[in-house]
Amino acid sequence: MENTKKEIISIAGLVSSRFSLSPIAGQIYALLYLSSRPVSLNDMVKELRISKGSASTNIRALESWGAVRKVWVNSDRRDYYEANPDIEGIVLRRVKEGIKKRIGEIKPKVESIESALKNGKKSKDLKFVAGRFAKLKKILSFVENAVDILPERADFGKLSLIGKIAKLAK
Amino acid sequence: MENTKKEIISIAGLVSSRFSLSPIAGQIYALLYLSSRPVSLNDMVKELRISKGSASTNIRALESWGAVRKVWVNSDRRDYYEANPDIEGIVLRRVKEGIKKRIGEIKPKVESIESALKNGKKSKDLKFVAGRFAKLKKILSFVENAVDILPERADFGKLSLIGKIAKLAK
DNA sequence: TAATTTGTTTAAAACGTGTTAAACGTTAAA
DNA sequence: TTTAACGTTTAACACGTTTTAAACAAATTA
Repeated sequence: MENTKKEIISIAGLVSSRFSLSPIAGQIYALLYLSSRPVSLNDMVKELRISKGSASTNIRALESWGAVRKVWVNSDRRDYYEANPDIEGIVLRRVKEGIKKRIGEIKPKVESIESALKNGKKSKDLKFVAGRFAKLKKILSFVENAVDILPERADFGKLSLIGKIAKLAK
Repeated sequence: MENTKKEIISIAGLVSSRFSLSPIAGQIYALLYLSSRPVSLNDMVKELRISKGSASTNIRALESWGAVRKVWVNSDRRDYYEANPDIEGIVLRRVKEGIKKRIGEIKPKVESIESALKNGKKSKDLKFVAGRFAKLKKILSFVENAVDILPERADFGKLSLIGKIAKLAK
């Protein structure tokens, strides 16, 4: 493989590992992103020197995120994949989903705490806790709203992502 | 400790562990955030049932992020800490710093690739790589600009964070 | 039918990271 | 001076996650 390609792929592995993604997922995506033609599982194994199992696991994760898709080549029995080049969209969707999931986890707990604070006796300490807790709730609802308004796509070239967010401010 | 407080602290541990922070750091911060009076290291050990070493390590990490600060109580020899209640500011600063650090890591590599692509021979494959690489550079510079413009503080209640970002769009 | 190719699944290993327990130096108290 | 309290540091341990190697089922080819 060309050196330039290799280096970009290695950077992708580094970056993805820094953002709690497996490095191999990043490398595979980069390999496809930089290939003008579909890539088979065996190609990945050979080019990236990884195990078949890992290639299989990671490619299906990428597929589930909409980062790559399966394509059929000739009458070849093998699975070929190509990258979805819309990196912004992939990232935005993943971020939105991730935050929504976290919110879903903690919201019920927050609500049960809220009612406990309302119904419980109002000692001085608990009043302080209630005050601080009120701020936490504000942050939670801010994040909740912001995530809903975040677009599914964005054009980094035109900064339109930020334009969309701007509407929120009015 | 009160049950309500315990539950909030446990949620904080859960949340922080979900965002690549140690759960104990989140718990300690929550403990201080919910305490109207400064808290000593020993208090943390007792209330959260953690080791002294872990308390020490985590509290200093929190201190380095500006999330807590040391305060002197009476003539007590112990170190007492209190929370910086400005959660938005803490998060924003940490996010900005983190992204800047990543950018610093990869930017030199990206630049060396850029010149390699410019000077190298222009095979058909490399032209494709160059085209895709151009988009990567756009994303990089977008993130770079966005991070610089991100405010150090924000008021989640008023959505002014988003207002600030809005200026970028013009 | 037998042999090969393909992708998935599983258990084991490898790895990084966080936590603990214990040892340590320093400072204050007795 | 001796003892106790305090915070830091370090080595060992525990934990979750990722990767691998091997076993596997399904499909194709000979």
